[in-house]
Amino acid sequence: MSTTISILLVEDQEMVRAALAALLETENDFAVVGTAPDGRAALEWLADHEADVLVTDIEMPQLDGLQLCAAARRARPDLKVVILTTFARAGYFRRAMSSGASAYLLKDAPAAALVSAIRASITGQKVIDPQLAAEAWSDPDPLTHRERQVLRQAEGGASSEAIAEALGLSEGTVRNYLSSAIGKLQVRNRAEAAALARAKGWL
Amino acid sequence: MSTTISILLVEDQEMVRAALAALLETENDFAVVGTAPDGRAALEWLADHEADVLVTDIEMPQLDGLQLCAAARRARPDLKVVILTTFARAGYFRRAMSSGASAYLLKDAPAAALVSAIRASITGQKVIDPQLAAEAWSDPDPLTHRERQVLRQAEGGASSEAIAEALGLSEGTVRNYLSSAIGKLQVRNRAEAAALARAKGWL
DNA sequence: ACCACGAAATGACGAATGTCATGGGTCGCG
DNA sequence: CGCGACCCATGACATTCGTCATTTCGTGGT
Repeated sequence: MSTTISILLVEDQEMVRAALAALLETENDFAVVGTAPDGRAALEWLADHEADVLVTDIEMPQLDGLQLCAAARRARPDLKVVILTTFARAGYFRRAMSSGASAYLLKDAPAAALVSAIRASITGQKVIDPQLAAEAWSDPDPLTHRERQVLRQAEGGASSEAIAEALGLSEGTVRNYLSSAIGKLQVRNRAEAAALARAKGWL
Repeated sequence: MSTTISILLVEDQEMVRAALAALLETENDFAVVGTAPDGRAALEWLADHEADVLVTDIEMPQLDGLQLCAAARRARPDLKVVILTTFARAGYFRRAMSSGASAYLLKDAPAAALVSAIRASITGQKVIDPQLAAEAWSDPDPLTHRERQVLRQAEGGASSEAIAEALGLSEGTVRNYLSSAIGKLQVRNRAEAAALARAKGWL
């Protein structure tokens, strides 16, 4: 039937993937025509098959949901993308929207919201949580590229020396970047800075 | 029908909860008779209703899945509990088993594993991933109560002084505990120690 | 009664960290 | 062109952190 909506579902946790598929299949005009455990596999599937909507998680190995969204829409501009994630991070949300996603939903949201978002995406509408959108524009990433790199290394507890080694910088320069990031984020040390930046979705 | 298996499903993310319910309902001798978003709500439900099996996530607000498991089995020793989680942490696994859980499954596992674990739990069997069990016994928590407390505070980047304040200790004592934990875990600083302990499920 | 052990503290020392001033270099923009 | 950003580095300094030796105190075990 021409009114059936065909869906490619991408989610790394196998049990959750199967569960979401079962949920979507309960709508009788939805058809889950393919599933994939990560972005790489999803792109391979798309090379050989057709789908109306791509429903994807963000946190995945290989190629995350945001990279997948951008790559998939480059290949097929008419494909609608619904992003589904655990985290209400402004950075993620912003990246998703600028990659051409049609909707950004939290796994905390009701199942009905996913169903209606999929239907709305088909008609070309964008589904955005107003709270999330407001936070996203009011809270832009203040970090430079280098500060982000250094914070990522510092997250696991690496020493300044180890970070300098990893990035090919001097130890003093690393300390400067960390100090700069600590100042921008108004926290007291590298660990707090890394934790905050991670929570905001800036890393 | 007397052979129907009644299930209480506990999971904080509403969409995942609905999805898992849809998945379980596809088995025609399973009936999801109740759902709850956290441990507290689950216990309230159990006060008024009956179920054969409790399927619960671990990471939840209010009362986590492990606490729920212990409390539920205290109230109803014949209730079977299937723990479902994202993390393969030895500490979680050990706590689950000593709380009387029948099964400990990862969300990475196939959906069929969940179904068969539920069936097996009814017959009194325990379903344990052999890899996880081996890791659990070979990797016991080496930390003392105080070391755990201090590491939990250190996770977010708190200074020794702030930790001392929070726990009512002197700053030097806090440094001693951290130093001890760092030594036991064979890492180089508090951030690495906290990250490792968290990954092992010891916090 | 004695011992072992964890909890708590103190003081001291070297190492790592955070801050600041200062010097460069590149690049895009008005 | 000059200006502002971001990038890279060095040196100096105070603070924080990690380590170690040592002491006190209470609890539980034998």
